[in-house]
Amino acid sequence: MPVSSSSPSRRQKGPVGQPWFTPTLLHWHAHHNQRSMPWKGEKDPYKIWLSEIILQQTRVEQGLAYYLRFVEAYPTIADLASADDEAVFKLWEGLGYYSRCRNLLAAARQVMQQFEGRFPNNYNDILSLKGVGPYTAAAIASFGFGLPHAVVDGNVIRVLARFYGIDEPFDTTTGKQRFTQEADAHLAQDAPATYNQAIMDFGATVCKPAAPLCGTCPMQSQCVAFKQQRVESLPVKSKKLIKRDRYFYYFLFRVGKQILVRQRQAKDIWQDLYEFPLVEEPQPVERSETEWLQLAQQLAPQVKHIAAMHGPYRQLLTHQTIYASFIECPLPSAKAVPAGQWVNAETLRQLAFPKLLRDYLTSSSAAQTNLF
DNA sequence: AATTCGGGGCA
DNA sequence: TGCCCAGAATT
Repeated sequence: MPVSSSSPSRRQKGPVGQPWFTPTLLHWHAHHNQRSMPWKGEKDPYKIWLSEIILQQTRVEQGLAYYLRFVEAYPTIADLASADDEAVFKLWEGLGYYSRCRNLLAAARQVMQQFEGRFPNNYNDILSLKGVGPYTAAAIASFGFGLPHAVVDGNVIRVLARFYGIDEPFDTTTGKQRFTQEADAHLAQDAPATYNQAIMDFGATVCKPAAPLCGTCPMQSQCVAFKQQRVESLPVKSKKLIKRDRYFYYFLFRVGKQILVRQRQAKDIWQDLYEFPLVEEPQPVERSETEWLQLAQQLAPQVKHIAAMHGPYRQLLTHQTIYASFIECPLPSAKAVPAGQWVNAETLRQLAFPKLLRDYLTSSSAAQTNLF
């Protein structure tokens, strides 16, 4: 390597944008982009907003069905704003990151009150909506109103990092600034929506995280990462994920056809969703059936026997692995039980549960013991 | 500035 | 398994 060659970290300071990037990307978009999605070309800012919230940290294939169900259930933002929280959470059930759902409702009501039912049409007002950050505001502003704001999402970061060989971590304050600056520098000012759509589709279908299509990539000739064989190692993330294990023991108290449920309120996973009376242990616990019965009786003294036990079932989350076991306890009456509400099977179906619990409820294990 | 918020798909 | 996904809010 020549002495005059600068180190990778020193090479990249200001924007390194070159005029070749955007035209080539737009050409690919116009002639080779095959990606189709129901909200493409959508002009209703409500539907654009809805699709963007659903797609935060969520693959298009996973969010698609949810988007279609939401649009059908709530065709306008007024419909969504006046909906029952419970019904909206039920529609969101299984999608994850449930604060998005809570913020969705808050933002809909914000638009009805603060903006008199008209979706805000400028970047700062859009950004002021609950659950709307820099990415989503730029997406709505450009797709909905043709405003010149460049989106910066995982696709954009990957495309820029590889094309310019940017090895600065993107998950830091300066890293985010760097990629935002780079994205802004490449925005097609006269066609912001087209440009944003192009770079995201390109990142999703060509410049993919794993097994990118470099062999047929129209950007290959100018791509620094390809030239230096660093495609697989870019972009760079600085922080590593720390996971922990949690052990949940759920007690299903049943009186006839009624089951005791409660809503999670703590600032923890699954906030606002429903569950059952829960005992969490710092470590997995081996108990005899007698010991399980004694524990159940501490919660509900009337319990006489354990009808069934299932699990542990495992649920992988980003920062946690949940191991959940279920202890089914028939009761003679609803006296002296933990706080919560008694619901029948029909009501149970209308409540939003974490996927782990919903899977258990719909599994044969639950049905076998006449939970329904 | 660091952490936390789900669930699924892929190599 | 580890990483990523049309990120944002909280601490």
